[in-house]
Amino acid sequence: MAFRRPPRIGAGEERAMNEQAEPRRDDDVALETVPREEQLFRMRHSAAHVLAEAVLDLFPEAKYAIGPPIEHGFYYDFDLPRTLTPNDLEGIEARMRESVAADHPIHGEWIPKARARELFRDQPYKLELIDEIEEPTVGHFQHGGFHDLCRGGHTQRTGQVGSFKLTHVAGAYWRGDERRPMLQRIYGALFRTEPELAAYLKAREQAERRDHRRLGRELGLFHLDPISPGSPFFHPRGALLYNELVDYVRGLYPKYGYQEVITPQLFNTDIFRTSGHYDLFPDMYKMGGEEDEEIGIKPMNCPGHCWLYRAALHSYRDLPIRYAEFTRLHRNERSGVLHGLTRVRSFSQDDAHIYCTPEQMPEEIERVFAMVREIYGDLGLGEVDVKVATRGEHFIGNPEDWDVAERTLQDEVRRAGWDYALAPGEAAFYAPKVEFHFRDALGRSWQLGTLQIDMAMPDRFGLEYIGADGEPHRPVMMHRAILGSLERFLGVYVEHTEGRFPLWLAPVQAVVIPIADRHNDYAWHVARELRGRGLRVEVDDSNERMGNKIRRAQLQRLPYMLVVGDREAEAEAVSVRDRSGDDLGAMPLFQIADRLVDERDSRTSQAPGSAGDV
RNA sequence: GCCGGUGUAGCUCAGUGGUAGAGCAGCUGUUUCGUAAACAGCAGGCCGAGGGUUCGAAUCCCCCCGCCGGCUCCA
Repeated sequence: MAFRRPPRIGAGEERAMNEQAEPRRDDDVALETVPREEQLFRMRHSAAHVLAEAVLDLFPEAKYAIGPPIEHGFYYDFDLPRTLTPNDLEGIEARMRESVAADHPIHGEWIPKARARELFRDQPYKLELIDEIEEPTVGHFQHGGFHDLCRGGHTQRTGQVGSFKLTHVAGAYWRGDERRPMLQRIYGALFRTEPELAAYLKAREQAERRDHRRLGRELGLFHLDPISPGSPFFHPRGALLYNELVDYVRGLYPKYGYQEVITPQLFNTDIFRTSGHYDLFPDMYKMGGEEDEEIGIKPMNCPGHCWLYRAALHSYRDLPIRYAEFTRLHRNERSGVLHGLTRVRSFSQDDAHIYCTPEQMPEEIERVFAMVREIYGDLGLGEVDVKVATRGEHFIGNPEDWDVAERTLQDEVRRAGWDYALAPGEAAFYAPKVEFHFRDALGRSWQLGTLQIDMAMPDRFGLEYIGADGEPHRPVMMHRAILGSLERFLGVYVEHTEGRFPLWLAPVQAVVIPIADRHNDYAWHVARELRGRGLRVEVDDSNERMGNKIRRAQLQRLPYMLVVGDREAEAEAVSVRDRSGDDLGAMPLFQIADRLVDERDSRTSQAPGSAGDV
């Protein structure tokens, strides 16, 4: 596990560009003299200009908006007279290549805003950008017959942009604001050389084979069904994996001092009005109710936990109180945001709420972080992006409390030794939060764990504890989930492991493969022995050749294949093959049983070999 | 929710106005096999839903739903 700082330029993050407030004035330097990362930035940036040039050439009435370099290439947003089809991309790309072949010099200059307004008088989006620039001059770049409002950071000539391919077109709101016009965004991938571009495109294609939606079906874990969009059906193997994860986290609760609770699924919606969720998320699932009563399905556990806390009087001696809960939550997510297991309407979390005194805050945060390290470490998660999200426009509570919470959180993240990125304005409406993000097969980042320090909700619910002074005090409330949504975690984890789960999580830990059907009885004997040790073992006694049984087991990513024929039956042994394709040879039945039990209990993973894997 | 694409057998896909197809999976039979696909046969479909155009619609049009890629949102 490695905690890392998120990349500055991520997919679709033009904000990263805008944060580079300083105009650049070094565009006349030779490309070879700047660092590699900067070279790519410039190549992608110039390619975006070439793209805009091509589009304006083909659609003279087009309005162009903004077009930054991004992680694997670039994009540019346009307001066009008609919608683009994927076929249009070929024509645009061909026109781009003409500009590259012409090898136009790229010139940048700094001009007064008045002059810029004149130059862009027919370009409403550019005019809006000019108005927002505070300096008296703005950057103006041109090549061939094309010109753009631009901060700079370019190659010297259009012939230097590298190898690119337009990949897709998608809608995007102007300035990322859903109340403003929807523009057409053209995306391109760009790398320094053709082989690098080809490798990237191939890797993307291969990533599709790791897609959890595909593996989920192939491995018999879950499926999604139009009968209830965004609400996964977990099949027996998926449910086994799901429950193993829950049992694992549950097993850590005594060590970290949590008490598990179960609260209702349905509430009078008054509770969500008290918490403030109702105002912000009025689209939550609701049902009828008696008379003036309105019943809602819970979208989160915190209000229920506050209610639980309030049901008894608490002494400072009782704190911290740590309530954990795994029950199901439902959120009426907008249809367009649903995404496999990673964005669903029905899910459960390894959720908990901690009530403590203000003095206990740092220690509690450290305790949560220790648990985060233990769990992510045990699960062998790769790179983690840590973010600290601070107060935004809509918030409850008072700013002084927020400042304390934000400062404490950041101090503790630093103490934990993690690099983190600040996400200003991205806090929950009731608390600042630390977020732990992981990437899926296609590089999309998803938040799994989170820790939030909430000084507002205890106030709303009137929570108290009796202090040593005999007076009532307000506790601090911490919201935390480590795996986060178990559904989302599973989605990311399936892609991370490519379906090769460590033995302790594998729904089927070994399959016994009889060579001919005269070995079936012995195969079942082997399975009974191993099942007796608590192992999940199946027998493939189908009428297939051994080679095909092995193939099927490999496709299912089963950790161990235990082949039994005459020799093994004779010796009370099995021939062991693991899913990396290694033949571990014959070993006595008791020995493989011990080995599997050890591997399961130590939660180690097999070496991630993949010889001949699909 | 918005923009674009897309929806044919369990899965992957062919079929562009005239009798719905293939491979894999499934079932049955034969085969009894030593580390990634034995052979043969059979079965499987309101072509996403509804409406329209037409003598005739999987195919053309409208509308709805799901899914995919983005955008926005994410308690």
